[in-house]
Amino acid sequence: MRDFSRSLPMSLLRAREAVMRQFRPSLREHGLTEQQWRILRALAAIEAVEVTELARTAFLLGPSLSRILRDLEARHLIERKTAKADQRRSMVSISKEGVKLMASVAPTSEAIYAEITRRFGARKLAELQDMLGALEQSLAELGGAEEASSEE
Amino acid sequence: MRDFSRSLPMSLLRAREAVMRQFRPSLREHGLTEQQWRILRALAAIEAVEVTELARTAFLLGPSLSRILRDLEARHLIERKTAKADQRRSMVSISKEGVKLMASVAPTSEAIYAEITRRFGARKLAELQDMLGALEQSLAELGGAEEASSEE
DNA sequence: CGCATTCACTTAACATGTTAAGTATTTCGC
DNA sequence: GCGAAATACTTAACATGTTAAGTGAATGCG
Repeated sequence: MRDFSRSLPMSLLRAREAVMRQFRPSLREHGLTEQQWRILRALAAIEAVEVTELARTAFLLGPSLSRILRDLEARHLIERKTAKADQRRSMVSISKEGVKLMASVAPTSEAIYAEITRRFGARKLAELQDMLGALEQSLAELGGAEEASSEE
Repeated sequence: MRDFSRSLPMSLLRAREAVMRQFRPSLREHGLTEQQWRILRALAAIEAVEVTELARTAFLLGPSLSRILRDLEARHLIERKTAKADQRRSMVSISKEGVKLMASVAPTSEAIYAEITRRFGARKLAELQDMLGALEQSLAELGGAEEASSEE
């Protein structure tokens, strides 16, 4: 069996960790986790979204998102109101406080990202992103844990 | 601020998830999590290791490893004995049962890896791994959350 | 209409990630 | 040798990942 420390999953894990190590301290200073930050960023780009759509955008599973939204709402960083047309749906948006918090974190975050880009090289970075996207595409068709399939 | 869904951390996260999605169902059938599997694989390559070294190899934080080792030991998949020279250290090794379990999982796991390689292309895969390693290197010097530094 | 099915979440339960604190052992300096 | 500091874990506490089950609201269909 191949040396697992050289396997693709490990390479991806280590690379991502190397990147996130740079951001976490700054986020932490502002009382945010990586996932909470992802949600705020996703919300900043739009007026309001449904929870399910937000889960897709922020790449979080429903249960994680449910918990985090509960906490972010308690901290008044986001707002929620149920859709009138469909009482099941809930529309989420970032609050003024949330926007303010983002503004205070963004500069450092941008600087870190710029430094990473500078170190690794902008061209190589773009290339890497392309390959990662291609990898994702390659496996998208393959699925992995679908439902509504023809199996069984 | 740049569209965060195209940021490096998100690209890495999505790519890794796309890969792990392929493996998880098979591991699950054998009652193993991704992390438990990593530990068994790391142990399979050697006689015995200290916990700290294992944490480095399997890329797990100490507390996670502590818990998982406790559980794997209870399931008799690993064995532990304190080093005679240094009572603080504990030497971990895989058990016969552990080896047997690995043997039952490995074929499927190998097949999945082969399929991923086939889909994405062996050459591209090697190239991607190189880039991921390079990225890691770029950021290694930068650190991120070190101690014993000259800051403060 | 009536009711089974689907849908959009939320809760629950257990495993891991992450940081801080705790414990026992060893090493170092004097 | 002895006490402070370092080392190798382990525990604790809280946040998220992951799967399964639960809840209330909408839909589809006979």
